[in-house]
Formats: sequence, structure tokens, C-alpha cells
Amino acid sequence: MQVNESIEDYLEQILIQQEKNGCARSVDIATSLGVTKASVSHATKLLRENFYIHMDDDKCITLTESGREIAERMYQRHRVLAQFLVRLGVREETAFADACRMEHDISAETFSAICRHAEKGWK
Amino acid sequence: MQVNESIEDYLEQILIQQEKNGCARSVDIATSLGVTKASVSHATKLLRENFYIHMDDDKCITLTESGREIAERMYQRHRVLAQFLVRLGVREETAFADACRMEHDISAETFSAICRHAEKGWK
DNA sequence: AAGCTTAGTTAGATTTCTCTAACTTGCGTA
DNA sequence: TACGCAAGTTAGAGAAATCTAACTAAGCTT
Repeated sequence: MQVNESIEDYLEQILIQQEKNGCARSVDIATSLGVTKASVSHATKLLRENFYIHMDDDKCITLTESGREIAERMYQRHRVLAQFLVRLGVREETAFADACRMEHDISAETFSAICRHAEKGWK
Repeated sequence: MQVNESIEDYLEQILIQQEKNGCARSVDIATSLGVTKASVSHATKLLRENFYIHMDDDKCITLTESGREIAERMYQRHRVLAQFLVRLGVREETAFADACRMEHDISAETFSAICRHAEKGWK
């Protein structure tokens, strides 16, 4: 399995829910990502087989070390990109939605350039 | 057929070649996009069927009005985004590659915010 | 003319992601 | 206890993009 956009979205969403509730549930992942439970089930099976997540007996999903690493990277990108866009004058909602797609596309070099400017101001 | 990332890339590449050589050729599209001739053939068939391109008897590919509209939008985004990233300190090559993916993802709102800042400076 | 090279097409397979539909399982409540 | 709901799984299908391999068709070159 290669880690692609879809997989990254699942991992990021699991992180968000895990931070909020202690663990993530399939049904909530489905709602947040706008996909069916069947799709989540399929994805979590893959993620489990490749040791990116752990699912305990009562279906509570948590990230493993390697899953968390990817999820944190995506979530950080998501937040920094959204903040950056807001400072460029984009409405918060649009910024968040666009950042959600951009986070998968940019190189480490571009991300660090954006990090440098997301905090500073510009004229 | 819905216009997605892949289709946008084909149209943009056809525009670039059309500007340079008067028309685009399948083999050059394949080389530029890093896909096989078979993939280009499949894509151009779709694009023809949906009236985004025209292919004359000697296989010379040109954009129709509606194809050109999409291609121009993508190419403009590509250039503006790349320029913007360069001004943020990203190396030209990386900027161009990242812009190539970002161009498909950003909303009109985000693009116009970036346009406003791509020309101005920032500190 | 015969053979080579290049461009393009077609057929068929593969991969990836998603869906619907039908199923199991567990829990709560009437 | 029995019913029904909610969560999750499985099977099967479809869409989209790509690939390889084999083909056609034109145009050069000897």
C-alpha cells in the first residue's frame, strides 16, 4: 500500500478525532469525510494491515507511531496553510477547504517557505 | 465526462504545445506528462468526444473554444502560483512542480487572493 | 520494392477508490 | 425476552486512469 491523498485524509481525520475523543470511530470518520461506512471499513482494513492504525476489540481506532507521524504532518500542513490563506484575505471556510487539498500537493520546500511567511506579515 | 485533474493536465499541455508549435502531437504530450502513448490516445479520444479538442487528418491536435477556456485557466494558475512560490523563496523548479498540482485544487477565491499578492511584495 | 522507424490506436489487464446491498453483532428498551 | 436501531463488515460492481503488448499506417532509406 502506498500512502496517497485518500490514505492521508483518513489518517488526519483519525488524529483529529483521537485528540478530541481519545479514539476514532468508523461512523464518525465516514461522516466527516463524506464517504460511506463501507469505504471507511475498507480503508481501515488497509491501514490496519499496514500498521498505521490499531483497532481494539470495541472498534476504537488509534494511530500507531507511523500512522501518527503522517497524520501529524498532514494536520500541521492543514493548519498552517489555512492560516496562511486567511492572512492573504481568504475567508476562513474557503481557506480550510482549500488547505485540505493543498496539504497533499506541496513539497517540503514549499511548505517550509510558507511556514516562514505564515507568521510574518506582508504588505 | 467530468473535467478532473487529469483532463486539465492534458488540456494545459495541449495549449502549451499549440502556442509553441501551432498544434500538439500525442507523442509530445506523452513525453511532457510522463505517460504512455496509449494513455494519451485514450484521453484524447475522450476530449474529442466531448468537443474539448479537435484532431485533424494528420493528427494535429488543437483546442476548441471550450477546451481553450479550461486550458488557459490552468496555465494562468500554473504561472501565477509558480511566481508566487518563487517570491516566497521556493526554487524555480520546485515552484513549477508544486504549482502544477496546486492549480487543480484551489478555489477561485484563493486564486484571486494569491493574484493580489503575487505582484506585490511582502516582508 | 523491402525493410525500418515513428506515430498512433486498440485490447485487455491492473490499480485504486468508491458505491450499494445485504449481512452480523451488540445494546437498549418496551 | 424480543424487537429494532446503530455500528461495522463483506461481497460485488463500477468508474477512472494507467500500463503492456500487439497492431496499423506512413514515410524514409537503401
